[in-house]
Amino acid sequence: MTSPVVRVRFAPSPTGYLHIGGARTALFNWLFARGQGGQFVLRIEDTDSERSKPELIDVIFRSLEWLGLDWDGTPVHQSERGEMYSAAIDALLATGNAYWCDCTPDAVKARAEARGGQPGYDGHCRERGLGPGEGHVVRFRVPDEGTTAFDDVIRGHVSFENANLEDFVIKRSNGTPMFHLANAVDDADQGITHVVRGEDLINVTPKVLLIREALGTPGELTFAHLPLIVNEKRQKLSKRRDDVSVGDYIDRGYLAEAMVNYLATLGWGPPDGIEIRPLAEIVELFHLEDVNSSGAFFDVKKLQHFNGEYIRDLSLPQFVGKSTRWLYDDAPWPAERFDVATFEVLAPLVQERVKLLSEVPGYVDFVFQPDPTIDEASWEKVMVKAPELAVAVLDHAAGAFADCTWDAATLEVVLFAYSDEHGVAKGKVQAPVRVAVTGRTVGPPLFESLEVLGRDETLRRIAAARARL
RNA sequence: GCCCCCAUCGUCUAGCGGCCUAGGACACCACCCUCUCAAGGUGGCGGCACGGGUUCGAAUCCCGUUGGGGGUGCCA
Repeated sequence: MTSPVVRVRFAPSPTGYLHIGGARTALFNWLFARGQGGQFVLRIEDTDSERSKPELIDVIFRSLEWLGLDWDGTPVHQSERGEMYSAAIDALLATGNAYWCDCTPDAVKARAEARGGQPGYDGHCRERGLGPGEGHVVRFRVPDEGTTAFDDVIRGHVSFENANLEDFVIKRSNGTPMFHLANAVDDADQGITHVVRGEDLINVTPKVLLIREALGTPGELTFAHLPLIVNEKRQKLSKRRDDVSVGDYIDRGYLAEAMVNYLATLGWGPPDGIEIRPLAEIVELFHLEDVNSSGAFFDVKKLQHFNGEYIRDLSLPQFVGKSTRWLYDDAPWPAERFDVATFEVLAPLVQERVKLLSEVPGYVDFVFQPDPTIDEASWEKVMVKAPELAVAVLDHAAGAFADCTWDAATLEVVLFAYSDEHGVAKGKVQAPVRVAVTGRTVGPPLFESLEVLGRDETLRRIAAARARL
């Protein structure tokens, strides 16, 4: 077997759920790999045992599966590769590229302040010849001179003066490796060819490069730093202040296809301007070097538009199937009153109206609830503002609906007979009936709704509303 | 403070020296369609941050300014 030309990795840290930024990073890695016929592997960066939560690993996997981003091989867990990292650290120590340090964070900070506020480690233990011991860490000896640079696929040449890099920790006092070290070792061990990640990691790149060099790692890594996804204030999306968990979007009724498609437009655009299109086409058109370098705002409105397009594109069975959890689990009606066959009659009408699957119940709840939930604003607008018309229309409907043929077409004709007789717009005439029967001014087409509801229930609701006037 | 990155409509983008009086999409506005709401159709609003160069010619190349952002942890 020949090694693939391209092998990329997505390396989440299980300190939280998969968020929008991580999903986009995973997607771009995946797009690049699939487009190149390469491999996309996973690596769990859980060297920080304090923060990593094992149970989140599975959540991240499931989110990736939901997005449809399949990975190659078995995910690697850094927490299980301690010996590899220790060996690398020992090698660095042996070659003088690293040294032991017993400075506490407070001491480092205090000296920095004494120096005049320039933060960072001052190399205090560089020549002290310390060995392992309680509270000792291992630091990487950064060359005093020279520059460490790389050619970023997206940003071009990026260069750092080594003098500006401090001697950073590669092994914590508790014995675990820091991520720069693990990163360098794993990228080499897993045969990674391209590192595609967020721009927030661009400044750790020289550290990883320095470690690779000191370790004598053969081959070269190509970097591509993706623009950050930002909030309305143009700050990096944060789990704290922003609403960014992929799981939350699943719960709100977004389709994976819409999410993936939308995410692909953040930092990249197809040359022909057609944004909404099958993933396979995006794979075909996507080129890493075409990715933008400036931050992109996560626009939920546009995501919703994409979602609406994808929902309308579903076949009826697909739409019904995708709606399932909103029809059974948290539906606003008693489970025993729900009937799929009835829902399927209205489903096509609902499908072209919703942008989110979570909106589905709101369009059909009047059918499955014993009584319609009256929306006060709707009642006010239609019944209270124009009581005479409401009374007249309701009385007309009660009479006309009592013995006509019960189908949408006939219902429309008999109700709108009132329009013709009194010269009142159809829109005005349907409103009182709609509010009386469904509780709202907005909903699926009225006559189809009535047909599904049935004559008895329709008349009962009209009478109830009439009594309330 | 220091280091790094970025800069086309409100937003996401196309543009990679002449096809640009800058194209598309979302949002917004108007009109059409219409039983409500959507969907759909038509039209509209709206942008190359600024200043210098380079060039016959710059949104596109270079420099500077300004403005954003990221990093600066024994997090990743």
